[in-house]
Amino acid sequence: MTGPARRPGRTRTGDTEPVRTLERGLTVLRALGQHGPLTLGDAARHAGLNASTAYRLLHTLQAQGFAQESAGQWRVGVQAFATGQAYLGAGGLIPAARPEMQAVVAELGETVNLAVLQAPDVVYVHQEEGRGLMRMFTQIGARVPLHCTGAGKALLAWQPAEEVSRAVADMSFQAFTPHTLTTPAAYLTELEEVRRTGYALDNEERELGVRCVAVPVLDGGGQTVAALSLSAPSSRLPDARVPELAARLQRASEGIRKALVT
Amino acid sequence: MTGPARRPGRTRTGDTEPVRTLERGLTVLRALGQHGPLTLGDAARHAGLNASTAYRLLHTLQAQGFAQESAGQWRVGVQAFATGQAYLGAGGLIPAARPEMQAVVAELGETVNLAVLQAPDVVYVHQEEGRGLMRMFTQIGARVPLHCTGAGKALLAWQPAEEVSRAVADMSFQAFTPHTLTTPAAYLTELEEVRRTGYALDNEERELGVRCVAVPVLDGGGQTVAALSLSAPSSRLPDARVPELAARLQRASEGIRKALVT
DNA sequence: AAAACATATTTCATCAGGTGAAATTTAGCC
DNA sequence: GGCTAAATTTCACCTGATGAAATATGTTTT
Repeated sequence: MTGPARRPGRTRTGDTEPVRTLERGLTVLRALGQHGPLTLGDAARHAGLNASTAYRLLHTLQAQGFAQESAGQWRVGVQAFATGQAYLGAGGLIPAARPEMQAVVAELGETVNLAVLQAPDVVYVHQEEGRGLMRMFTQIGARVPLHCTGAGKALLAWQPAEEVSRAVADMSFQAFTPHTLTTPAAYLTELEEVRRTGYALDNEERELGVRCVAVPVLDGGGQTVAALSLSAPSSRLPDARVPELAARLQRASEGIRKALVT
Repeated sequence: MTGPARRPGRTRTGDTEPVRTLERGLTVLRALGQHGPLTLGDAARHAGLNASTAYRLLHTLQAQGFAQESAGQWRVGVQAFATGQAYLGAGGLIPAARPEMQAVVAELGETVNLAVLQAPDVVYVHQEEGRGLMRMFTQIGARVPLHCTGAGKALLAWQPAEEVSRAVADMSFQAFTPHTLTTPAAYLTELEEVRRTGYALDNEERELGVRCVAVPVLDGGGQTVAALSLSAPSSRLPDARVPELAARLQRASEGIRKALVT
């Protein structure tokens, strides 16, 4: 009378036509998330929709709490936040990654972060703190520019070329330190290097004195779904140690991939 | 050539017919968020939809990363998380709450937290640290069980009975200290007390020597969207002071509600 | 203060495309 | 190997989403 059947039916097809109306509504919601508060007109523009259509979609999103409006400015709503938090729960990426991350921290003692790609930013979704006293400089949920983080490079390096150019076009290349890469050309060259070596570096590009090594995390289909990064004061992360640390992260990444497939 | 026009057109109507397809898609997404991983059939049931319709909506959500599927189980996807995070940015709950929280800290000197409800846990989304040296025991983004926190009680107390029983069913009632409530019955009785007094307590139920007072934060529609809690060593938080502190938090909560509506 | 403008909102005729019932396929179970 | 439960696909119907245009409203300019 217990254990009901699991996953009958056809296993994989995926060639069903998407529902256009929902597709468009989600695009509007994403636009709100990515490009901050927007007027109706701007939201329509970003989503590539008729203003009339955007109007109806936004009001529908609002009715469910996924969007909210005040003084003509539209934003992501509470419901979107609350629903999105469920991503952190059981069965997702985080539970798969946590044990691997803890193992790395136990072994190396440095802080390890898990990040996912989001438009022109990186979003940190989990962190295991190292034993060092280094003040945590990334908060869970924080959005950080793609161009100045190891995780950002690792996330982008194996994306299709089209994705990469779109992302690069959106990037600010703001200089945080003298080491920050500030041109698309420099960044693209760096991505090639990342593909060649299999890992990415942040060489004090975001914060002076802090270096970071990062590797991609793949899912069963070989898609990059996240990046694992290890951060430490430059003194504890000399060039000589990088390959060894990267290798350790790659092992963890592989472990996560297996846990994800399950 | 600067300052573009703001908020022309009609100001308030809101009587546009919602877009049914989007409405349904969002309902499915919410169902995934609230009731953990679901099979297609269960998702359809929760959303009150034909299985065929739910199938198409889920696959559309998946194509955009708002939902993900593995082994026949559907969950909230990365895109939903990342988009939802935008809520924490400008104009959302946190900016509305921050000044009120800072005012309370300035006045009382104790650490104040802002938390939202998530399944059988509480998620802390913002913190203003008090002047005391007390080691911070909650991290932003941390998930803490619902049964042993003031914030958890405040968040749940005014939810619909159905929500409450579902949450209680999911709770572990793990004992952290001798004071932790460890039975559903004790917890439900406590919730009644919370509704009666208007505030919730954590009487060393999570950590010995730490007490906490919490109140709900409502949005314009009277829905509980968050909880404000004040934590301090028991020595600084005797019973006699509780009503006064709760009243101060309620004032802050009211201020946040107004800032949210704007 | 009137005119010109920009943006939001509403209306409406059209028909694309969403819908659910039913048929089909698939996987687990006896 | 048939049986059952769940997922997936098909398809004819017709709802309901759509965009152009009209209207309302606030902002800037003259």
